[in-house]
Amino acid sequence: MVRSLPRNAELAERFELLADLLELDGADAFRLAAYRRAAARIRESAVSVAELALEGKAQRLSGIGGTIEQKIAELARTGDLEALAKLRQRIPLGLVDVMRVPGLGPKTARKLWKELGVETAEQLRAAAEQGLLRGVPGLGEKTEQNVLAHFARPPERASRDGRALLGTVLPFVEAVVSELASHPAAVRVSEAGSVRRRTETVRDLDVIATATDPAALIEHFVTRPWVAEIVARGPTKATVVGHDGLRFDLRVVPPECYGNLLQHFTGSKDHNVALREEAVRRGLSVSEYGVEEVATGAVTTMATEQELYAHLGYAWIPPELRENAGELEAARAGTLPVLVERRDVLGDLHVHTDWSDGKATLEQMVAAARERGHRYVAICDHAKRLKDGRLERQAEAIAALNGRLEGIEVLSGVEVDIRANGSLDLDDESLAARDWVVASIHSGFRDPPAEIERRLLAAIEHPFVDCIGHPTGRKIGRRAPYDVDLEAIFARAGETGTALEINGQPDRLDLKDTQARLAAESGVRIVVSSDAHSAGGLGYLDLAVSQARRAWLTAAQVVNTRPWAEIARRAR
DNA sequence: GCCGTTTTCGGCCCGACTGTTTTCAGTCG
Repeated sequence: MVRSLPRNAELAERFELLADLLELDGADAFRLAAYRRAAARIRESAVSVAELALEGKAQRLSGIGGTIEQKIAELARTGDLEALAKLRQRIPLGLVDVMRVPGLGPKTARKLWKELGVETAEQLRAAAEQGLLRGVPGLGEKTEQNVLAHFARPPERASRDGRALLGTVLPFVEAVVSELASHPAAVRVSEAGSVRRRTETVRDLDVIATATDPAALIEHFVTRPWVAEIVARGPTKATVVGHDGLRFDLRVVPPECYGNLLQHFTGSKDHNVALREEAVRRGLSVSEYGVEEVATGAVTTMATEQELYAHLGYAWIPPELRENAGELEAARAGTLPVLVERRDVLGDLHVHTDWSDGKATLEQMVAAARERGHRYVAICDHAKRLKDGRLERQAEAIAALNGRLEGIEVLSGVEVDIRANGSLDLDDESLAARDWVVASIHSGFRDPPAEIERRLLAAIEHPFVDCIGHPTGRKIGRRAPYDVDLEAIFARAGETGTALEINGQPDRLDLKDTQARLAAESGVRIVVSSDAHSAGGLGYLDLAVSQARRAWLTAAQVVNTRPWAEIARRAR
């Protein structure tokens, strides 16, 4: 029997656990940082890293060297790591949970284990309740109260491992930014952090500001009615948690270093570390307060990010690219792509109406699309809901609407299911009559990956299919992507000209950034879609565009930056 | 453990805040 290879997420988890246990064991900090870097690289890779390692090619990924490549191969062959097994014998696994309690860390967890015999989170709770924590050297009453408060929190808050969907938190961030900006002490206020980079999920919501009176602005921030808890508070920085569990960081500095602060607080951490290491090699020390020439001690501050990047020898890097995934090298060489922008996108090629499972009528959806400036919109209701002549009647309704409307072209599209045998749930004649055909998998998610791969390839080969909808089927945090060979799928889609979708639904964002980047590099045409089921849902096109930008895509690589007439010629 | 237009050895970003300390370690991002 063939053992299936461990998936990237599984590999990453093993290395994260290895790093955690090494940290509890008191290992060299740089060594475990290396494991964590490697885990992050593995997690974000669009191709199977286990396969790469078995072929001896995993070292192509930066952060993975010979040792870790061998360990990946060991995991792929045996399903476990000898190093991990040895550590598990020495260090109680439950200490990892103890270490994760906010305010505690590896050093404290180890101390509690040695001093009190605490090996699990439950034992930690019991020790705190018995008042034992304050007796441990270096700990006090405050720490004990923090631990008790952590366990006393409502379970949903305590178990919320923190990551919220980008699409659901963006409106809150925008509201907080405008709330702060209206305070008299505020000079400039901006979103920052992972929200500004548009990562698919975010843990903390970062806001930065310059202010005439920083203390006043921070006071205003921590006393907002939506603030449930003040986690930290100092003269330039505060952290609060809202009643909905969202965690906000605000940081304030003088206006002259706004560029330094915005860059620092936008991250990512990996991007900043790489940028600073490179700066150190050039005799410069970079922090949020400026760039210091180490030899002279002279500090230069920048009011804008553009000045900062220029000072360090880079072109300005769009926030969506700041993941240390080649952007610094490209920015130094002047080869950064000109990323697609929302205004380049001329229409939406995947929306639903109440002809199937949408909430709005055809007329409402089209009016809303025109309102957003779309020049065309493809109505792609589910074929299975358009039986018995309804598909034809909808086509007539669309034709009638086109006759009355100015400024937007309504396309008669359809979303068909790719069935278990690879066939579509609509006949060829009906498919040929539609302007735009999206084919998607909506069933059989637990079928063997090879089956799903065959279904996807069959749809890609189909002459009347224009685009594959949500190609990997993932639901963020709820359903893993199909374990299929994406490289093979991208290769075939590139050959047939079948487009692949970046679906903008907040819990899908499918393809994801690294996959879309790889697809486009393979010559695949990408469509950005809202998959809207309501008028408001049309806004998810923005999320799809953000994802496309994170995938390094230019306007030329995105199908729906072109006029419909041009797409239609190519599609048929 | 990784990595290299100063290095295959000796480095590895930088600062803020908290709690427990009378000068700092641990944690966090």
